[in-house]
Amino acid sequence: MKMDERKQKVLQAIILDYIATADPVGSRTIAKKYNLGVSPATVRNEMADLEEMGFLEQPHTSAGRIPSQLGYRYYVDCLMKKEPLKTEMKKYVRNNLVDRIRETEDLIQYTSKILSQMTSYTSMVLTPFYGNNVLRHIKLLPFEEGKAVMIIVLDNGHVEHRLMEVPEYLGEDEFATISAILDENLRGLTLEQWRPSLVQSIHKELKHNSELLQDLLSHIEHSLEGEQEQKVFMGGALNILDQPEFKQLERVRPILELLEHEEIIKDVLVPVSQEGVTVRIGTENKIEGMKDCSLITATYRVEGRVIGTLGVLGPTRMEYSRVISVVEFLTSALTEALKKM
Amino acid sequence: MKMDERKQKVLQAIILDYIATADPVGSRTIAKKYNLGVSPATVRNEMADLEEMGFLEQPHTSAGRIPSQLGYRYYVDCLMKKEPLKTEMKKYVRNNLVDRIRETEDLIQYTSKILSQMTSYTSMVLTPFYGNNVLRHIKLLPFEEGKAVMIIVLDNGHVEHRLMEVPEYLGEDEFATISAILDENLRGLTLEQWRPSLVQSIHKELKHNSELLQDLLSHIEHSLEGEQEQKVFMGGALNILDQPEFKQLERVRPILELLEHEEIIKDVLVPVSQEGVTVRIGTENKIEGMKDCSLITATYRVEGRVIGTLGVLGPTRMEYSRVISVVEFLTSALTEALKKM
DNA sequence: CATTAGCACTCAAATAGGGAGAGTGCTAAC
DNA sequence: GTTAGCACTCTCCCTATTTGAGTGCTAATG
Repeated sequence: MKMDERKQKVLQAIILDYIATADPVGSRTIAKKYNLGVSPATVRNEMADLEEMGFLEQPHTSAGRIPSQLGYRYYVDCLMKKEPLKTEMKKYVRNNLVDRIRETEDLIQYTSKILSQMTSYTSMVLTPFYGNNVLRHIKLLPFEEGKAVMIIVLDNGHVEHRLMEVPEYLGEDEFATISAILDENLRGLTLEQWRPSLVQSIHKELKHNSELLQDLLSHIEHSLEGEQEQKVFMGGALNILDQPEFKQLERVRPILELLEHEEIIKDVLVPVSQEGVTVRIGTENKIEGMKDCSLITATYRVEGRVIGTLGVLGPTRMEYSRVISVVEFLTSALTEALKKM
Repeated sequence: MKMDERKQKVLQAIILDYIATADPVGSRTIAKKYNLGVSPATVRNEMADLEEMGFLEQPHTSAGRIPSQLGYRYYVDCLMKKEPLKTEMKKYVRNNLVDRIRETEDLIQYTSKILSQMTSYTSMVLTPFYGNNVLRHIKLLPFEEGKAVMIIVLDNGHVEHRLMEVPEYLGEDEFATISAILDENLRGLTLEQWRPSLVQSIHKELKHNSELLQDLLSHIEHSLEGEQEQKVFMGGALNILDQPEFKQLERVRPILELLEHEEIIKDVLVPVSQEGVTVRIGTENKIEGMKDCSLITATYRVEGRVIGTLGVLGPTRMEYSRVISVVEFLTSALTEALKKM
């Protein structure tokens, strides 16, 4: 069986109608509403063909057709037209997101909020992951008997502090010395640029405090490795409840349960190699609980490097074209906002 | 009408049965299961009385009785026996919560998790609020042209850092000077102990950088005020879905919606003056959406001062006695754990 | 030969009609 | 004061029955 132009039109009409109404679509509706210039009977024949080809399915005889997963895939890949975003929308986002927010976490959280508001689906945004960092500053400050604060400043502006135990006999001078030596030796280097010889020479300089040094170095390593964990911010988790296909509790529950597990969501959002927007429909998501959902994700960048992901989760009967535009736009807005930070 | 002993027994039996089964309780059940030594007919008379007194209600004629809000209140205040916690339970909590966790936020999060697991309801725990803090250290570190990191260490061990803009002409020496002057003048003081004269003398010493100083001081103030915002950690939000009274979507939805709004939850948890455990039943919660829920809260302390709250949210048909024991115990466990930090 | 009108057929969802069962309130007897 | 007995009331559940949307097939049509 071959896909001709009329079949495409019929398929598109069915998908659009089903996306809009969530009701199985009949031949009559298609013929009338999407004026293809043919009779319902003809449409019926086409529909039978499309079903045979795997693009449509019937919930039961005597119901209309609904798109299959393959049908949505074909739609997204071949039929869908991009829907341009309203300029006032863009302006609104730019004003609020790009220009006003200074803290990274707030920015991510706000992005997630806007994303769910604009799409009416559930949004999820991963905080930036700065791997492969360059150390800019390292400082050890005495805190109290036996304790010190270590401050680590990375090149990307990320600052971390750690409260740590230190030998009690250390005085202010030693703190300064240790800070200075570490700072001098390690500043400006990524983890890969550390060499055993370098570490050894530090050890030699600070031989009296090798245990503390060990501790300090491992903390620094940890920070440089970017193991500052990524968080997920979610918005509109309850928007799924508005979807008619999830009006029974048993159907929503697994999804809400999923959304409660940050680890799983993080895993799902982990950046794929692919550029641009990724659409995963139904079982294309590896997660069992997402088999009736579609996930549209995109990655955002800083200085050309992919450092995070944002995504929208909705039913497979999702408004793909609209959501894709929003996701695309918010990705660029977020990238832009991060550039300014 | 007077409450005699038999009425109490009947009321208690009805409440216990309803809590256990979620089904309206009939006279027959009471007479048989809770052997009061009287016939169903007698129980029926007592039930009619209790209904007249406002402790019971009937969903419709020919259904059994269910406790009214007033009924629960009477039960909690007068009838309920405390249920002792299993010692193995206590041991488990102590081992995991009190002795193993070092970071405050992790501790709170874990508390919330345990709380929901132990109760099978939704738990919410507010992070500690340390008002009235003493400054221990203040340090300004150069970061890059025009930027510096300010480190603020409070007496309670809380460390904060802030990236801030500074005049570009400042050199390392000036940073050290500013740090030293601030540190010297403000160390060991609470916000209340700042005096205008003190601030003025600082201004005099640093007259060339009064704008920067203004900025710094306001940040420090902010930290001392303890305006590091309190967070809420929640556990088992979806546990309500297990409750038969919430098996229809329309009934759960407002509650889930509520739980999504952290501000509202924070507000609900704000410590009440009252010591010990607080039980708010149905509309005793001010929040509209909680009219079919009960909230059991308690406050935890550090050094005698109330600094946070933890709570359990469930249907009004909640297992009050069990939950109260758990809440009491976890409050003390949390207080103990915080003492060790 | 593609298209279409016509028609019998199918199936889900809505509607209506009974019981069955649980529980009550009242009355009269104990 | 307590209880047995009984009529009465509702909800819940089961089972037709109907309705209507939509199909697939066939035969007629341009």
